[in-house]
Amino acid sequence: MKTAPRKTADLSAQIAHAIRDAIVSGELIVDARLPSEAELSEQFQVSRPTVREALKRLAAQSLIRTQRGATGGAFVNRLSFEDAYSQQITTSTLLLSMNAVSFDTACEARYALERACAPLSAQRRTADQLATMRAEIFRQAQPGLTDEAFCASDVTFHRALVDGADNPVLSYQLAGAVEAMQPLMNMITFTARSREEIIAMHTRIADALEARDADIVDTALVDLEHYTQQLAHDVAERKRKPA
Amino acid sequence: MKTAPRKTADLSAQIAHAIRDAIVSGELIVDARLPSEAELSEQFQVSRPTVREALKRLAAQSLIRTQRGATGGAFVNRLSFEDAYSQQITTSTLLLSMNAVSFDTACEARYALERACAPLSAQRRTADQLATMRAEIFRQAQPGLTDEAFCASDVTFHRALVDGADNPVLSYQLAGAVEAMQPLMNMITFTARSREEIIAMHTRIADALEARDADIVDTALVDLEHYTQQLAHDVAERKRKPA
DNA sequence: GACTTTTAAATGTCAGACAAATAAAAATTT
DNA sequence: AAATTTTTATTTGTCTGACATTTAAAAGTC
Repeated sequence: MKTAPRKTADLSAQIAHAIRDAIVSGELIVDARLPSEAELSEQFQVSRPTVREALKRLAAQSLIRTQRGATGGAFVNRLSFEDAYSQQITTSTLLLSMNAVSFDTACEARYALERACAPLSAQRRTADQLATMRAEIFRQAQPGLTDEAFCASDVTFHRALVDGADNPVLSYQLAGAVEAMQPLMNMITFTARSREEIIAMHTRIADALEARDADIVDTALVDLEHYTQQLAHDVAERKRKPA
Repeated sequence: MKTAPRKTADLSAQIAHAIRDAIVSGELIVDARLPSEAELSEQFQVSRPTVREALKRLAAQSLIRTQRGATGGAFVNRLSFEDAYSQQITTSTLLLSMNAVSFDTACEARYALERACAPLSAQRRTADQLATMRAEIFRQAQPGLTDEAFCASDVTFHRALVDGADNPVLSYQLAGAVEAMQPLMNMITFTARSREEIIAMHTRIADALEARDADIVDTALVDLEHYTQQLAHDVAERKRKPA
């Protein structure tokens, strides 16, 4: 943990960076206890509030956790896949909402990623995951289902597909992308889409996964992508000429 | 921006959450100025240091930026793709180093993702991107190249492939994954690998992209994955029986 | 009108204090 | 001696008040 300063940034940012480097480099390992705030302020020659601002920055990234009391302090946090998920979902969601990403672009990315894990999922999906997908398809067919619940079920369905690849790294990367983009898509295609058609494609996917046929899963995902794109275009068209 | 408290977390965490919600929900739009720290401490009925800790949390996630001076303050930040990249790289790197992810798993995920954008890249790669890849291949063939420089060149090469898909969302998702995993892979396969073989496969990929032949790109990536996996197993084997 | 100076507002930083939680040590009781 | 209770020390959480620094606008000057 060096005291090397960096450009003319906030002291708290510099200190946060120094500690982050120490964590990334392995100088501070998981569950290691950082020096107390008083000691850190001594080491870095800054006041305690400044040290605290630095620690809050790290806490916001789930890099450390803090505990009060006699044996308390700040500890290097083991970054869990779940923490990483939720961070990625927040980041992706904001990225999409703030940067005027076209629907086509987002949709293309989402299905490209999902198709990447389809072959693995066809090989490895468990009976449980298949059952989850079937259950969600059943739920989607219920007449009284609200649009929100249909969307949530859609996310769960695709999440099960992704998890079927049995690769936590892939799940982490994809679930974030899918969950961030699904609401965006649902928002746009809410009004126009036909639940029957979507359910039919979901069923094709589930059937193909059951048969462990990667090609059919891929084809069905391509069809689903095209259908979604078509919907978006129809909606845009309708807005232009509302009559 | 509500004052609704949440469980028994830090006040600064609660406040950060409240402001984050306001940003995500669109209540605070990009470039909107937050109330001053004094006003926020009035609104939330806490002291200024507590407000500041909350703001630092948000700053750590690139959700806000601050400016000093008369017309200064905290402003909602437009989350750029670059910001999102660097955050994802940090997160992914730590996730891998802290969770004992097997080499096979990381490798599989990395190539699955890269293969997802290969077809798009074959369609859309620009002459520039192709030139970048050729240049990196040339660099990789230089005899005096250090291992570190070879790795960096490798990352640049694959980054160009990913960018060839011309989809910023895909680039964001994949570049993060590739950059986070590449060092891990290089670390393991440093000693054993043959630069000639890797260069040969890179050349195949570049040739196929030039010819816009997605299938050959895919095959070459599969081969590269298998080669990398084989290397890792050889290295592990050698460690077990060092004689 | 152009330039300089002043001023006000905002963040950045500091110092010192107290509250609250927590575990270990000490004291007390059984 | 063992169990329980009390005390104590340590550490984070929070507050108050102050000063430094930066910055743009307002005021003043030529």
